Amino acid sequence: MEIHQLRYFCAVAETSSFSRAAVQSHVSQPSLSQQILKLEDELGARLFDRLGRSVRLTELGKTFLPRARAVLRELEAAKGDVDERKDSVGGSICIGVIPTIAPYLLPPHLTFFTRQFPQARLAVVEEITPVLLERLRASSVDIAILALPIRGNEFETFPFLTERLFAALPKDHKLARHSSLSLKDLRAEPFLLLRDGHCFRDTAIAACDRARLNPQIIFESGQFSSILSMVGTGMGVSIVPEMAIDKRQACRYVRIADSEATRTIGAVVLRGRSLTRVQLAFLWRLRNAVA
Amino acid sequence: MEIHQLRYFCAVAETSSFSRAAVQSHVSQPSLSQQILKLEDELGARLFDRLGRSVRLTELGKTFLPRARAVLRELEAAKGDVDERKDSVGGSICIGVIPTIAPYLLPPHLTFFTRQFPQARLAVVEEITPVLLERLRASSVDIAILALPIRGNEFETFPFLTERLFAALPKDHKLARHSSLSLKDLRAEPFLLLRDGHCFRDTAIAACDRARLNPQIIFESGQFSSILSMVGTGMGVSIVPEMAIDKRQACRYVRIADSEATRTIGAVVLRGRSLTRVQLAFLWRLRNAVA
DNA sequence: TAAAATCAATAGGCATAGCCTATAGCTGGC
DNA sequence: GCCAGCTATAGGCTATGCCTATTGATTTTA
Repeated sequence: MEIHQLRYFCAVAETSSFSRAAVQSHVSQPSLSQQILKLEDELGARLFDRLGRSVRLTELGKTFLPRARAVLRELEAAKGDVDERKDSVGGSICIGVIPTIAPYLLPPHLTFFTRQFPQARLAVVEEITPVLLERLRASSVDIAILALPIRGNEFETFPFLTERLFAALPKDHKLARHSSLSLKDLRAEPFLLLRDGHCFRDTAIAACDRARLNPQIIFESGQFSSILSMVGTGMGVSIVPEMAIDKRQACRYVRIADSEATRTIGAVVLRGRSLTRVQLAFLWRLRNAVA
Repeated sequence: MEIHQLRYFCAVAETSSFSRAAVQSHVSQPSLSQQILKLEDELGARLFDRLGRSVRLTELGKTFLPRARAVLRELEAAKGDVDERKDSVGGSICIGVIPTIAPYLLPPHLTFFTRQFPQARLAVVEEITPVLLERLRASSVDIAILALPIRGNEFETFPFLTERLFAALPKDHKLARHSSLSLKDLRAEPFLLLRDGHCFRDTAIAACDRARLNPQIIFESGQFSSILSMVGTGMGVSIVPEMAIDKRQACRYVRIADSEATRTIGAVVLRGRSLTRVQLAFLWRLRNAVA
């Protein structure tokens, strides 16, 4: 049983004529005849009485007509549903972001987004990188904002921001007034760093490694604000990305001049996933807002 | 959008794999792939995310799945409905019958029928021949039981009974004791006949014509019982078909020996109409009960 | 009453569309 | 880095739906 057969059937039922139904359906009368015959054949019963002058539904045809119409109605509904949703700016979107980015970069994007797409349901997940990657794989997060690079080519990355790293020093530190420094200058200092698991800890340590520096870590935390207030007390020094600089804290921030002392941030999506209109819009916003 | 595409789509959604869906649908994997692509093309949007190892529904696919299932469900319902009804012994049947047959021939058939097909809704219409023919044309009567022949080859006739005609005479009539008579013998008698419109009136008059007899009609009625009771009073004579013979009336019935003094009764249906199972059964019953 | 018209069914030819096998291209696991 | 598994593509084949022309039956018109 095929869709067009049902269409033809309904047309004949409406017009009480094969010829008129054929015109209405934009096919030749013999084609339509054949398809009706085929349909009747498959059902094993006549749907129409051919009475020479006119055509009339059989009892069975009368019961079949509403059912055929129901099928076509459902089909149109399905089509319409897709048409409506495929270009809609509705739907839900779940953004994943790591803790060392979330409080600094996200808020302006979020307010912009909720204003631009009020119909979309937005959710934000703040987790460390491996958790976010797993949630990308499971599609429970649509777009993740992470420090690049990441491993695994099942992901597609869109870098959109590279920022310098800064040393956070107590106000009275001897280097606090410099406009820049090298990590080597911090060789003797005790370090306060993010806890293990936070990717920026690895970024910082990697930068130290390149400077042949093996930092002595005396404090670990899950957030920069704790670390910076500790630094403010003179407990030691730390490394922070540019966006984490918080002038309210009693610290001085000095640019680290080492060549690769940077962090690149990008959006990450699961390779091959088709994104909704809203998700694409969010990606665009990220890339263009900074550039 | 075609039925098989929806089937394939559901199969892929269920199995999360084009290959498994192909096996389940008994087609090759490339064929299924093509059809899914075609469907997506027509809808103008992806339904699946191809993620290398596995396949997952897109947001749009998730909303499309229940709609596709609804279409297929409606389709199965339609098919099942037809299968159920096409061979069912239910449904309605409307029998038309002329007044000069109804009271004599129909009752036994009706009781048999209602016993045999208790689920069928039976209706009987008692009308004169032209009315019944019109109702056959309009399909408001399915089978008519009439005196044959009838004009118009839009009808199909099934003769099943030929009966002799009898003269109805007062008990003391001079011919009342004869075993047969010729219409010519009634030349002098006043006639009581059915009203104009009843076909048996024409049958009787035609028989008279053949006997070169021009009957003098002194009473007309719509039913034999009135005529026979009048005949019983000695008012005149009449002609009745064999089945109308009523021994309770004060008449004698003498077989009319004229060669064509008969009435043939048959079932009539609209040519080309498809009959339901019950209607066919009723036709069979008529033909076989008498033979 | 005969000719013309109408309508569905049939016949025959053609093009498309779906299916197949073989293979490419890619990913993930060993 | 090779192998296994999966989907997409290519090429060929067949079936099927569509077309035009025609038949056959019936109805309307002249």
